[in-house]
Amino acid sequence: MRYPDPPENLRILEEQTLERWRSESLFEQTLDATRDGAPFVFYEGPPTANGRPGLHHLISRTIKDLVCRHRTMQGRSVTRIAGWDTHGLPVEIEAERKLGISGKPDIEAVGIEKFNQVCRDSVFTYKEEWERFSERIGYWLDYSRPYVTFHTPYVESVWAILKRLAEKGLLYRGHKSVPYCPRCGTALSSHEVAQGYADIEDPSLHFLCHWVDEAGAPDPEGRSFLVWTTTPWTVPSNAALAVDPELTYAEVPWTAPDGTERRLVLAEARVEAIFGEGAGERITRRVSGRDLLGQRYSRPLALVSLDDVDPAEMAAGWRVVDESWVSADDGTGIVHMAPAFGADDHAAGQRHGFPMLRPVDDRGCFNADIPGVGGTFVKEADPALVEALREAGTLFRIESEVHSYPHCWRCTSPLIYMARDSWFAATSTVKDRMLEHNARVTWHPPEVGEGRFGEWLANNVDWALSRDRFWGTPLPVWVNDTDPGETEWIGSLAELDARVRSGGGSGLPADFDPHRPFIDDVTWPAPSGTGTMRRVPQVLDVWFDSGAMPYAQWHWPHENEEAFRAHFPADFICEGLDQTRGWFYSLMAISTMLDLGPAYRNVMVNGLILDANGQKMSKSKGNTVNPWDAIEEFGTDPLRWYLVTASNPWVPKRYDPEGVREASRKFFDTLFNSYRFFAMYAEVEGWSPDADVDAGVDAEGTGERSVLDRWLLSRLNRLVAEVGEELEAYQLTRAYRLVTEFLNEDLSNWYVRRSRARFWGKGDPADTRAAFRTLWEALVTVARLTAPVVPFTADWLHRALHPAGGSVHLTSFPVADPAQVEDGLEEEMDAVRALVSLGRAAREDVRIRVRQPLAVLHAVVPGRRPRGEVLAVLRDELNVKEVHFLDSAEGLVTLTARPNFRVLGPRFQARSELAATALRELGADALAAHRRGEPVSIRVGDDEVSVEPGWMDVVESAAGDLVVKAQDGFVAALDPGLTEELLVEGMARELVNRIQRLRKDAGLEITDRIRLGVDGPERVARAVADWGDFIAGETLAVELEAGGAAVDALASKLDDDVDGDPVRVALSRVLD
RNA sequence: GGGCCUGUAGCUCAGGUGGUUAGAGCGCACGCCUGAUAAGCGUGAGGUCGCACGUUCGAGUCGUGCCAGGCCCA
Repeated sequence: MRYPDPPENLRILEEQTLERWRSESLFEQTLDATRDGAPFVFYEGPPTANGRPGLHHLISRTIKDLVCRHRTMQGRSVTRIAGWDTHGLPVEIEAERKLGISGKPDIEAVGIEKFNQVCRDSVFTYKEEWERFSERIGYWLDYSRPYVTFHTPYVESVWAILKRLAEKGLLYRGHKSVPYCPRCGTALSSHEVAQGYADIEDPSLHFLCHWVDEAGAPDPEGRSFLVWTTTPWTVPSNAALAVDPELTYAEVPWTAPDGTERRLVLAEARVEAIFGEGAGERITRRVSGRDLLGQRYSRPLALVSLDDVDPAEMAAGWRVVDESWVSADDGTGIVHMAPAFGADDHAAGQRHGFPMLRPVDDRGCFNADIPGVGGTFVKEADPALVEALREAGTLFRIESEVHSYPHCWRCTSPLIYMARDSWFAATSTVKDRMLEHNARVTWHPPEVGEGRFGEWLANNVDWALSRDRFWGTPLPVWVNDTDPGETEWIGSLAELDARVRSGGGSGLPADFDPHRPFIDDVTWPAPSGTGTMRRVPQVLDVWFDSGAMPYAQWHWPHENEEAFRAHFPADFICEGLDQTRGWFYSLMAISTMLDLGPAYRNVMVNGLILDANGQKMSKSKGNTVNPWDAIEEFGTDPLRWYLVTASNPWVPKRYDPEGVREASRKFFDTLFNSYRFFAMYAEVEGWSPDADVDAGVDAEGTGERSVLDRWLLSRLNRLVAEVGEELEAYQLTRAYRLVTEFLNEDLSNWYVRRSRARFWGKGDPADTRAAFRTLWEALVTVARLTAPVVPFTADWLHRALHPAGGSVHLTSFPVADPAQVEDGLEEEMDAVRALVSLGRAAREDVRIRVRQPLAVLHAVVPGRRPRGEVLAVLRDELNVKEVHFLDSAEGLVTLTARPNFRVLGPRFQARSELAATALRELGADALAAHRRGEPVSIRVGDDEVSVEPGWMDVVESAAGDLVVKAQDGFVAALDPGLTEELLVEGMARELVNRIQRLRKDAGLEITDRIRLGVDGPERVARAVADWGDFIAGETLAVELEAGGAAVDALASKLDDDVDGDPVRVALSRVLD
């Protein structure tokens, strides 16, 4: 049988493999093969189809693919339906760019119909690139029936879910504070805001809020809260103050410009920062923040009418409350709250029921009826407001400071935070159930679930569902235009059609598009008799779209009840850390509100990709890596392998091309080298799996396997068991690091190297067969173990090793055979490897190379002694004639006590060090006696105590003539004595070495026969005389002659020096 | 400004429940092997465990504060 050569590089290998997968429809085959398996449900978090794939997609897709392939190989029926996230602002921005327009008024001028058509067309701009990318990185996903969030059935599912939530009373209309661009007249989303932070000089205003009692009468002590803000324009809307109950607050006397004596209340920690150094001495009273809670005060500026404020809000407002985010790091430790504007303020306002004063219109100007500032843009009203504060006697100080502030990325005007009409889902009412559901989810790593996500849930505020935008799922709620209290939620197109017909309309066309603007024209007479039901103008937050995918991908609840139930919840999802408040949350919130439990069981979080210097990749820094370039350079598998094994998925990953190269060398080069080694000799010896494996010959049929074979199979089965456990626990990095270790250390470094001679068939044919069979099994198993992570390489290797075995992806994931694990044998081999390492170090110490045979190695092993067969490996590797085992190294070494604090600590507590010292001071006799199990005692303080086993380890160090190396209880003591006999044998080996070098220099083939001449001093002559057959055999010499004349007669010559002896060798090729 | 993560050798990373002598690979130096050879193997040097306090008989590990990088949210 002919074993194929690996392609020149992995890129070529992958391209050929892809071609094969395509022609075989391999992915479909794996789906068919597992159709009846136990389901394993995976949810694909939809990428936005109008952004291009980036390097960070490679990591999450590698992990997703790895897990899904692993489950498939276990026979599970894995659902992995592709999806596209197609709505939302990124799409709209792209459309604006295409149309050459910017901003909401422009869009309205173009017309929503045309605008949304451009959005729809642009959605799939990059769809093909995404599909090509997925295929090229080996990401197997079912693209045959993807879910698409703008498709009508998807929209219908979302509507049905919203309607259910509305029926449960979970949806309501309210206000939300949003970043708002007054020039463009539109709210901005958080990622738009993030683009526009810039330093700006803003006022830094300190003002007073005077204490009053419950009836509103002034405080007899003249106390005032000192409050700080950078947005003077929100002061007229002040509705409450917040403090931290854990802080200490101080009263400081202060004389107002008009001569009034006041006592200002602020955080003690801020007194010196505001009143100057030494001001602490002026403090007249200290109170805890807790004592301030509930205190009333009068409005700092009474510009806004309170006529519309209801009595409950009047009672709740203008009081001091507890907010956890108050700090004494800046400001005064007392925070001004204007619920109509700040986001925290707004949330606090909701909790406490504060009045919401919003005297600002959509253009960002004060309402006309506000004295002094009516019609003024809020950012330009500061001087007038400061003057008003001065007149009201509530101004303390006005300065300015530079800080980072968000601006509109389109028009660069500063944004303002402002409460807007919005529709909400009352998620805070199901907070406890979300927390309970979250506790049932297994997070990888756990701290994201407990910490970041858990904290976020614990501080849950209602979900603002609506957006004042155009391209999104229209909010399916119709409101009576004469009575906002009359609303109807619609759950499907059929229902909408029926609603229109029953109102006397003509119904919807068959191909009705549920998007704006068409949906906006659907109205019907209000059931109450007066007014018309009209849809609200908003569209839905796109996160709701994606969080609805478990249902909408099946068009549930309209159909596919069974399929939906079978695919809920997900066994596994995996996305970036940034999805904590995105998709992870929207999935959880929706399933909880629907009373369906958590939507997923296992979450794998992956960290961001940074550049090689640990900096975030961003277009502006110019350090982004185009994934196509990386694939072109390395191929997919090395990238996948690197990303999985470099570090755990959830830690931020530095993308270092050097690291990819290193991973390649370590794993792929070793793997292919091992394969080439196998293939080369298997071809020569004519070993192939069809005569052996395929013929059903079991392992025993290949002859009694040698200890090396059994050892490798033991290691292999242990590896299989461990990798299996790690993968079950989603410890992908650990799992595949284990494979690297096995491949490098056990298979390549030890098994192949130590077994080499067995493969060139000089010995027992049965043993050679067993060696091939063992190596073949190990390589095939490695291919199967790594198929999930490096699908191309593993498949190529599997087919190369076993043409009849087919694709690795149709095979079962390996399962360990515990019967093949031999603990004792592994322990013996470990001992040999430890002794080899020590022996080599000993040789290095006395500068005796391994070619030079030595007589004897004295050895001590702490555990079981290697059996004869295993020992042969040791003799061969270290080139010693004999190995003598000793019970202990006494006589070879000196004994030293190493106290074991783990045992001493609990026993002696504070006297541990005394006990340790006493142990260290024990003499060699006492230590030897202790080793033999005889009683030994030490003094600890005033007590005489008997030393118990485990209190210390007894370790050896070198002494005497032998070269001794010891570690972890293993001792190798090498006798460096060289007899003439040993030196002659060493010379023979040196000669072989020189002759081989000469053969190579002379350009001979490894199979060429030679005529050989050797000349040198006496030891050379003796080597030729005693070891002639050995030398000739090793160098394929048909004639070997010693002496100067013999050398002179031959064509290729080499003069060299062996430990001071001049040596000449010469050879010429013998022609057949 | 708040929450969370990360910081261990030149580089990339390991280091359950605290145990005194912190490991691996790469790189580097030196050497070995020469029938896996544009391969393979070994030995060695290299570390204030980000910094500082604290808890403890004992801290890379626990606590507090700070510094640097990152993410999310303001």
